[in-house]
Amino acid sequence: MDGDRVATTWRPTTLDQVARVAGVSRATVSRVVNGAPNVDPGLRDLVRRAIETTGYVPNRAARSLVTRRTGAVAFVVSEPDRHAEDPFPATVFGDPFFGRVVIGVLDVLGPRDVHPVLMLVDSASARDGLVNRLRQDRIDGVLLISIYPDDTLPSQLTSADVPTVLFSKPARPAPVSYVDVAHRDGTKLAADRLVAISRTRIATIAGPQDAPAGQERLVGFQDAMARHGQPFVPSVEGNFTQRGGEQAMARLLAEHPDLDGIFVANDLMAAGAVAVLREHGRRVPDDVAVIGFDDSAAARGCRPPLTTIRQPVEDMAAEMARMVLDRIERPDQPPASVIFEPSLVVRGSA
Amino acid sequence: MDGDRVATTWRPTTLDQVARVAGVSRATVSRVVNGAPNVDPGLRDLVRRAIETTGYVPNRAARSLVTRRTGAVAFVVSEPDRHAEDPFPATVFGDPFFGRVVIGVLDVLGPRDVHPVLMLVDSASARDGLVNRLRQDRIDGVLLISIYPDDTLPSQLTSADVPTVLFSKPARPAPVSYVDVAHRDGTKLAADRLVAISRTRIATIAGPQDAPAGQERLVGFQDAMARHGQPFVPSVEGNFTQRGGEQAMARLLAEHPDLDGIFVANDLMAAGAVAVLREHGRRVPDDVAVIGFDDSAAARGCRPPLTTIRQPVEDMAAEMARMVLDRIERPDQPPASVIFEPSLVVRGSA
DNA sequence: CTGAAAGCGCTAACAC
DNA sequence: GTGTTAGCGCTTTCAG
Repeated sequence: MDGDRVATTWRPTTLDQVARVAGVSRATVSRVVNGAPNVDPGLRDLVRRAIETTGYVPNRAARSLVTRRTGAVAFVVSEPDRHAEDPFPATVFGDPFFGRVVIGVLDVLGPRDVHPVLMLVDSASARDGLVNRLRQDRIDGVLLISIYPDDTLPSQLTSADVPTVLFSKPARPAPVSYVDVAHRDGTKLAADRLVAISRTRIATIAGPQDAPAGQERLVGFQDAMARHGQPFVPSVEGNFTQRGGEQAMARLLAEHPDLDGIFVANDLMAAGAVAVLREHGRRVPDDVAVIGFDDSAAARGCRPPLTTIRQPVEDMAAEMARMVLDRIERPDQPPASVIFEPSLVVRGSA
Repeated sequence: MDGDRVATTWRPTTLDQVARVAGVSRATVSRVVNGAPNVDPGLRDLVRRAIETTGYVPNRAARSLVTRRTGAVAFVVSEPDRHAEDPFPATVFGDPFFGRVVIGVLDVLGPRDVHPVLMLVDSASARDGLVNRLRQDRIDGVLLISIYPDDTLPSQLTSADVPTVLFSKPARPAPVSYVDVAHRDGTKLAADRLVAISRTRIATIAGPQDAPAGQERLVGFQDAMARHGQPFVPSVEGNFTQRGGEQAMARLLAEHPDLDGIFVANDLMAAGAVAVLREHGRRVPDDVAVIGFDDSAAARGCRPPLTTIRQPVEDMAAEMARMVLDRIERPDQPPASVIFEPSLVVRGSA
């Protein structure tokens, strides 16, 4: 093994060398490596053995050059422009949600030997340059997480014929594939639960209304409550951060001091809401029941632990990865969407 | 622009075409593209214009093939083996810390146009296969986050001459570069603070003792307290998770009901400790002062917000990226380490 | 079923 | 300075 460490530059084994060792042509080795059907079993074994002994692994660059495929997909996070004064802003990356997506993606991409390449797009120029860059790098497909309401990336990518799948429905309608959760089913679960535990003065903290998730979780909850006979649901808009949840809760409490149940559009805000509630002397869930959304780490960490609507993020991410792979295989398929069912997770807060 | 969308397969512009348009040779175009010094300014402009009009972008695969460089670094997360029963285990990815590292890394890699490729290594076979894979994939360097105490990856990588930089000192000593925080300076800040606010019955919740960070934060704190005249510090070991913090706190409280100050080796555990403290009727910080470590999202989210030792994760990650770039440039440099100074962030808990 | 040969798009000697 | 010429390691017709 130490023979590797010689003075002359070490070079990885090539197809050619394997061919020489096996006593066949490069073409045959290539066929074996790529699992072509029509190869003599005897030669196949011979080649396999040669590959084994030489420790051969195909060179991706060379392969990409001819196949025009890299076996790499971009994992793009698209965010609003970054401002100079805040060098390291809180972004999706800071959200525990991001890690869950990564896990799901890696789980299907890893075994198939395709690598996710991380890219952050947080400026107009980066947005415009992305398509070109992807082309340059011969990236096969894109997994896009966009938290920028006016994002033009989804349409840019599809019109450039780059196989793309989004996590969440795009804010601006575009003919692009995506995975998402059935937000409205989730809000119904929340409403039902609140009613089931006899809450009658119910309010909600909504997410940003320029994001589809924010909208649907608000409208869906309102509709569900209407079906329970409560036509009007007091609501305040938050920005999906813990701090936003705190502020929203404070306002809501000032306007409706007697509320006894609240649905919060995500766990981070719910955690903030719980904290404010307690500071104002309300017991959770006794005085006020709280239900969040996502089932993120924040939900377990909260005191009391949050009853919440679980979004199967890892599964969604895995499906997203499967979808790009599929679109790379068959580029002419029309856009597809896969919607996951959320579920109620009962913990201490409601 | 719509001329692109023709029926025949569209092919990106090549160096050759640019050369033809500019009326020069491929070599000249290549020189211009790569900023070679010795090119006639007139031709240079001519070529630039041709590049402009053709929308040429170099093909990385082709370039890699000859330069033996990909402009890609692996961002490897190495974890203990994953068990079949838990398909999506809580991992570093779930930790908000991971996102901060990503931000820092992207911040230096992005502008220089080198891509981080995400890889997860969570099995013995993956560990063994990694080196070969990296070599043959022509990955230029590795950014390694290892949370596996017995990890052999650091030494494997360095002995394979793969430019590598770790986040945190390796658990097993190895001649490898890394960035880290001065844990002991941090623990001293914590001890000083606790003493400064007149705490006299001080304990600590330590991290896992098979991780250098866990050890140093324990020993460092003990030493600092010794310098303040307290020779023995009651301690319980936790596993760096919130749940671990809760359990450790409960034990500590049972054994030392009168403690009035505690240093916890990370924020997640500190958050758990605070929760338990309050459940046991202790006010924070009035009855018991709590200081965490990291200044992670958990610190701000906690009630009261955690006084903590800040670790400049984004800066550390950025430096790590710079270091790997540097080692790629000069492979023969001896291993280097850059240690960052932590700082005390005073919030509500101490 | 197998081998020979022609590139994929680019860089790097090496001549001019 | 600039062009010519070899490849980098692989896949893929096309003969045989």
